[in-house]
Amino acid sequence: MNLKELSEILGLSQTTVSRAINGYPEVSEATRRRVEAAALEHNYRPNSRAKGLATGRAMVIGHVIPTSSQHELVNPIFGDFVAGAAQVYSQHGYDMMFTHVDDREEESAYRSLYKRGAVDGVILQGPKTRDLRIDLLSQLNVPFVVHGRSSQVSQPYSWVDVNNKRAFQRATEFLLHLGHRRIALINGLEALDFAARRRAGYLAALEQAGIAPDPALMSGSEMTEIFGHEKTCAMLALDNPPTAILVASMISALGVRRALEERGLRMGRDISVITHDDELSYLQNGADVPIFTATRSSVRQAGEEAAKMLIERIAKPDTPPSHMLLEAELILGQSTGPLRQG
Amino acid sequence: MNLKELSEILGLSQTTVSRAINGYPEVSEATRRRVEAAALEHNYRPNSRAKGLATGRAMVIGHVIPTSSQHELVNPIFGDFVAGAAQVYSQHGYDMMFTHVDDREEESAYRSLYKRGAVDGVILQGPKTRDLRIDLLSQLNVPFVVHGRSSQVSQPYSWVDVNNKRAFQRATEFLLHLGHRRIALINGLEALDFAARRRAGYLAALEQAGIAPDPALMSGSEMTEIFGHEKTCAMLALDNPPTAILVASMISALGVRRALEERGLRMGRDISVITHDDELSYLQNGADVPIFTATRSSVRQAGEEAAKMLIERIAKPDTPPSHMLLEAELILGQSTGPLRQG
DNA sequence: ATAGCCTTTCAAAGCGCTTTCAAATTCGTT
DNA sequence: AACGAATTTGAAAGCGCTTTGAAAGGCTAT
Repeated sequence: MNLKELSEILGLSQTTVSRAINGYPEVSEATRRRVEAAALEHNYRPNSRAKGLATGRAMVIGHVIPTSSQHELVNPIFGDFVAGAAQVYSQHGYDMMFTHVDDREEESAYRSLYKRGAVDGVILQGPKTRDLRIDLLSQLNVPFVVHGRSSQVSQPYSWVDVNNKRAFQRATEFLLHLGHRRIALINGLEALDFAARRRAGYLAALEQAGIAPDPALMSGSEMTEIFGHEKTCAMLALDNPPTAILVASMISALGVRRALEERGLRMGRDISVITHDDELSYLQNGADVPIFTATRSSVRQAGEEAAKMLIERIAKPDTPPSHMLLEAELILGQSTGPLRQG
Repeated sequence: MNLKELSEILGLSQTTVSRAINGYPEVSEATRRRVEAAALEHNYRPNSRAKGLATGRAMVIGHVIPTSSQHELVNPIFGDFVAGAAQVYSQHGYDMMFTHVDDREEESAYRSLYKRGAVDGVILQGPKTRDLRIDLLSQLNVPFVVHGRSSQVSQPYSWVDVNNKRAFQRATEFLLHLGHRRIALINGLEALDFAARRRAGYLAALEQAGIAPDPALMSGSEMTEIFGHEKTCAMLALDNPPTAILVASMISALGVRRALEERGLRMGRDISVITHDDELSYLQNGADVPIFTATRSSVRQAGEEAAKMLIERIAKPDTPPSHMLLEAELILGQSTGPLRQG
């Protein structure tokens, strides 16, 4: 059932039927109702490709998933972000498209995705500290919004980010107030901008307190449970182990907790832990009282905001870039406590 | 840059250029090279909507995410499944599209997605024991593959599934061999087929051993960490607590472990735990020696297989449905041990 | 040179929609 | 009754591609 057939059935022109369906004003109420009834009855759905070809809009938003960051697609944080975005998209009639590409071909993928008209805009995930994709997308003139920022990119672009630096600075300061001096950082991949900023916050707090950072207490990698476990084990085996640990994700924090428990250390008493909590829907930080003291910021909300911003940009491509900096809360849980003397 | 412009630049007809680009044989090698060079130089990408309109194929696979199963999109298991599928899609030139819909409109969404030509095929996720979507899709004549099965649907359809029943039956038998008699089941949502099958396996093993199932030891819900924790707490508070627990997911198992550790119980010694392990990439079951004894099956692989099967179906829509039943391994970890005499 | 056969190229129709511009109809006024 | 304005409908072009059916060009064999 296509437009032609439907209009023949109704004894109307394609023009009128098209208008009636798309809510144009120059159609009489009577015909509109007639058309709508017939469309429903015959289960007519306009072909989106034909529509897209005629209008020049795909009504699809693209997300590109590079293969190399193996865990990206699979990353639970990504999942919640996308869930938030998806909800906004569907409210505005957009679909969401994923393209999975080898990262050597990533540039080509972005170029292709937009130029071939498959999408109207793009969300850029997991920016590095100096992310070339941003230059590429601006140059291609694709409407896009970055989830996060890229510190070393100077030209303006739209982004939604959490104040990662301040969050980790505050968390570190809090641990310092509790008397801790040996504070470890188990970070995300520090090639990624958010991790670099968290590190900067951590370092800033240490410096302010006049404490020299110890490389043995700092590490960053893909945020898996295993990594949190491994690093904690390694650090606890040091001659001068940390008395507090700052962790970049709930997932890694689970590994940290496992390592601590294996050694009979109790969080909050024997050692303090603060984690970043993205408010993942299936991995909440406890029920009533939070398990972990945490810097908290909903990644799902970030997804919603980024989606809104992108849709706005698509509608008005020539507005100057917009930004949204979300502050993370520092919430008190059971995993922190004053430094125990010796 | 479109086909018309490119062909004018080359002084060729659109026909010839199109053929050269798409690798048709009736083009001389010389012109083909010339066309390819020009396409590259001018960065030409055929418009996919126009192409789709002309060929009738979208080169897109659809996944529908109902909103009600709030965690579905966000579900880490879903993420790994999709990662596997995405990889296969991209190898075959397909993109992947997600539609996020309220589940009251799910029927309409499927209908729409295919009829309006947005996708060439669909993957059905998380089937219920009696899933109406399967009837709908067959009736619409959409190529589709189900991840999992729907026990109460009798008509044939294509699926990729894990032998959930056997996996949980074996796991239960193993616990019985170790001497356990009070075995708890912390399951997924039992309206979903995979969870129902796991329960069936569990029950079959108990029955064979002549043990009457105890409703107080059985529960199913969304597989979150919190749920695993809550249920374990509740069950341990019983007059006659379980000595072994069977868990449907690593995520819930983490909650189980947390509950046990809070009470000072050690897995493998004081209480036995077996979990299902989907081999999530960022949540592995330990490094060398598995933490949990587990029924293991890669959900990522399932995604790959389902994608292959679907692409096959799209190519040959009239072949009879195919099936793939993956067996889960029972791997021995540190979380199980013989029943301790009370 | 010519016929016949490949090989290579092209013009034009068609995919299903939107949208411009023109035409037909209706209505309120005089 | 007639006119202009406002409302409602329609014919046809166009979006960028593929593909059919025809034509042109290049061979070989006579």
